[in-house]
Amino acid sequence: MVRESKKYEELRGFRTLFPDDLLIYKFISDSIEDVVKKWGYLPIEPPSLEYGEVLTAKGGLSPEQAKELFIFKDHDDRWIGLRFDLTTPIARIVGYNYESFVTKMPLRWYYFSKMWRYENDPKKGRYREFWQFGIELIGSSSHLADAETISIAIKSLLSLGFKPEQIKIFISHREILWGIISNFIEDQEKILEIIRLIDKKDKMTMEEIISKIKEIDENEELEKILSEILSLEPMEFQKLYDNFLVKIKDLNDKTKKAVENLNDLFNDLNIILNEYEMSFVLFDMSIARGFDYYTGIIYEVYIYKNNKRDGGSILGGGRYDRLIDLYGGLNTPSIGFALGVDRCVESMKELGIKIENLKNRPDAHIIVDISINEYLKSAFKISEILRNEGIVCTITLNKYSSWRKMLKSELEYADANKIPYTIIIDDSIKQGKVIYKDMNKRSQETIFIENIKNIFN
RNA sequence: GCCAGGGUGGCGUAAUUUGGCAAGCGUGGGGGACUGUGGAUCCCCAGAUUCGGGUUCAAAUCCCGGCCCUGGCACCA
Repeated sequence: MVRESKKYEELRGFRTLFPDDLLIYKFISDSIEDVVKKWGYLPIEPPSLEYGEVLTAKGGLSPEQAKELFIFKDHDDRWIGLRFDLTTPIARIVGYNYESFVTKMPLRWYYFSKMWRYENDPKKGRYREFWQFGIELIGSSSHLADAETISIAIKSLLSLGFKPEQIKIFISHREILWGIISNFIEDQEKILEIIRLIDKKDKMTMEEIISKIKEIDENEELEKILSEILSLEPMEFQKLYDNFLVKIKDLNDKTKKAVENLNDLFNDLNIILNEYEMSFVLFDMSIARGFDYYTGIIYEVYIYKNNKRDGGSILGGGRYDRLIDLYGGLNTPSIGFALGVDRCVESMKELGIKIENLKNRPDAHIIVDISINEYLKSAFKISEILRNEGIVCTITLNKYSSWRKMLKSELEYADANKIPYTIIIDDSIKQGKVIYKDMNKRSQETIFIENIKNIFN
């Protein structure tokens, strides 16, 4: 075989999903779709490309995140970019057509789509082109809306086959940390820096973090509170409330409102979720999340293997009450989450979660000498009988110089594609019979055509 | 972006330590034999040192750089 010597690679961070991969993606999307549909969510697919300003100026991106945009000039010299999430385009769409949606709110939408980010170091579970399944609940500020999305997130993951002990959802509130720190510091940049440091508590020791915080701002009282926050493990709400929230809730209006909000959410979750689902829920003050558009409740899901955290978060969400306003909507508080499907697939493989009914091959292959018209006619008749029964089958396409070659080649085809049964059409078709072959047992028998469908049940 | 380790036919690998025969093997591919119970077996064929430069009589092997991959850090949506 002579080939061009140059090989054309795929773009860094991009990859091909082959049938076996894509069937898993399809399973994930079907399973979660089943869940969200029952809650009244409807599908949406915004365009892949947006004007640059939609993504940069208003997308709630920090400067570092803006660097990770796929953005370029088109033939008309306009800046356009690939979407990095769907919350932003959806917010734009709602803002743009605001009047037409008002009476329908709250909108319940879901999506399963590709996103693009120019990751500087793509690797496993982190691609430049990746898939998300997400929902958006647009136009409600109710804590019940928060609880609804969290409930759906849990049910979605369960529907994929994750076991309860493998799922943990960590809930926090943007305004609590912000409220506390803003009591001591006014500079917004500094507050953000400190929040990012707190988010690192898994990776740095408390001393390191505190000393870095001191570099930003020296304040004994703040330091005391922050050390306390850093020593808080993720825990049940009541415990967090008694140990910590009760102490800081009256610091200022912001923290007070946030604590009340979190309390309401907890009560809702207690009502919506059963005891078993409630056991996945923990409250963790150090969850920060990157997007600047988040405003209130935020949450992340991590997968656990043998009680140890396995990789980064696979699902994240939160409230973005002011994002749609930026695109022309009025006061449209909303919340949503997105599941990183690629990471989800990695986790499922890692945990050995098997997908039942994952069908990646036909049930039967009909082998026939296509140069004999009456054989071919019979083959198609049989294929139609099988397909009407929901049995997936393929038929010989090629002409062979001999019967032996045909059998060799066609049986190899069935073998290579793991097709479990073959049906061979030969002279006995004149008696209304065909050869039915079990490829695994390597056994065969001659049966009447009418009996074929019974064999497949 | 930083550090470490890698990259040999389509795929999986041997040879790299110690530079030196024609880069070996398996699988997959093409062709053929066995001439209608066959997916077996046998024979033949094609096919690779990631790319660019350097050292050397000689480079898959040593050196430098690019690209890509895998870990770890950083960043993370």
